[in-house]
Amino acid sequence: MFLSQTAEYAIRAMSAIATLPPGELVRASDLVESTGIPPSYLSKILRRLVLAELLVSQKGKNGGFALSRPAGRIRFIEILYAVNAFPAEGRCAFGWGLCDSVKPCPLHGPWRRLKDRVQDWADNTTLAEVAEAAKFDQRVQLPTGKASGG
Amino acid sequence: MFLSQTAEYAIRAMSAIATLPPGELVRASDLVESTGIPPSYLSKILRRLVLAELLVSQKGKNGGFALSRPAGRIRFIEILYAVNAFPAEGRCAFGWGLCDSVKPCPLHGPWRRLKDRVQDWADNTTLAEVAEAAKFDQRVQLPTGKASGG
DNA sequence: TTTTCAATCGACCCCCCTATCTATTGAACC
DNA sequence: GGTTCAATAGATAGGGGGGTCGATTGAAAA
Repeated sequence: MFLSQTAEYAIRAMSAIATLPPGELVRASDLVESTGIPPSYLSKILRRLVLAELLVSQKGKNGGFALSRPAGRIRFIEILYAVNAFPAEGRCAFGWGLCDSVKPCPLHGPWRRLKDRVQDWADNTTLAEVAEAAKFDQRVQLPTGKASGG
Repeated sequence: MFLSQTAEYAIRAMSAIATLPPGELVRASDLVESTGIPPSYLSKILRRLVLAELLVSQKGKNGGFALSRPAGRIRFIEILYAVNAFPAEGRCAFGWGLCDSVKPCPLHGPWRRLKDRVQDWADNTTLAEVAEAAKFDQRVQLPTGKASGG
């Protein structure tokens, strides 16, 4: 696997929220059903997403979570950073001996290409695409409470 | 991080071996120095690489490890498979509800693109590139014992 | 055949990510 | 104000990848 379990969870949770009408609050317990993420762990992940200002939260009755901005303006890279799932700049992950731009290690090139590809993907993928796919594809279970009502 | 620690170690170890003259055996203890991988754990990883037939090993005095074939014919994807670091076919890693080609989950598209990119990278990167970089860049410590003895 | 060296093998430990549980805070509704 | 609901916070338990150890096998050299 490329991404950690937590990173996958974060993407899944954000995606589930993105399929809702903008601004609508969704409870963590509803997200549990639609995402299959362990309840208590989901809370922690949501917290991190709130701290990263990707989500806003509302306590108390009728509270819940919502995107902090339109889905099209939330890129996957931001989600990955929020859960610390993207390598910091300047570090060659293959870390073979000393390695900087002056004295690159023999694995610097391959690593660089991999990182660039993943980053490009994460930079250019937004939650809007997910929301679109879900809309287009209403076979998916949506956590809107009474989805079939209409 | 995209790749597990073990996957990184495997790539590093293979790369270190690839910088040696073809056919030359290198001891695990030498690889420890050049790669910085914990000794006892390196043995385990080398074992897996032997089982995957990416390396050949020789027991006893003057024994060691060597590539099973030319560096240019060992792709990174094979290394990743050897240490079980690449997702099996057919599984949507984001695993959001049911997901197959007929009923793709909303994250199927993004996931597919990511996987394709990583796979393309791993398919088209071989140890030859690493060996070239190391040759071109002799500032790197090579585990050849007496590298300076020319 | 003995010694030496180095890979192999099995068993085990440990840490951190993952996951859970139990309060507590705080907002809405009555 | 009191009740209810839901996010927040901290403390704590699993589990698996990462890491270690000791004994064994087997090949080369003496």
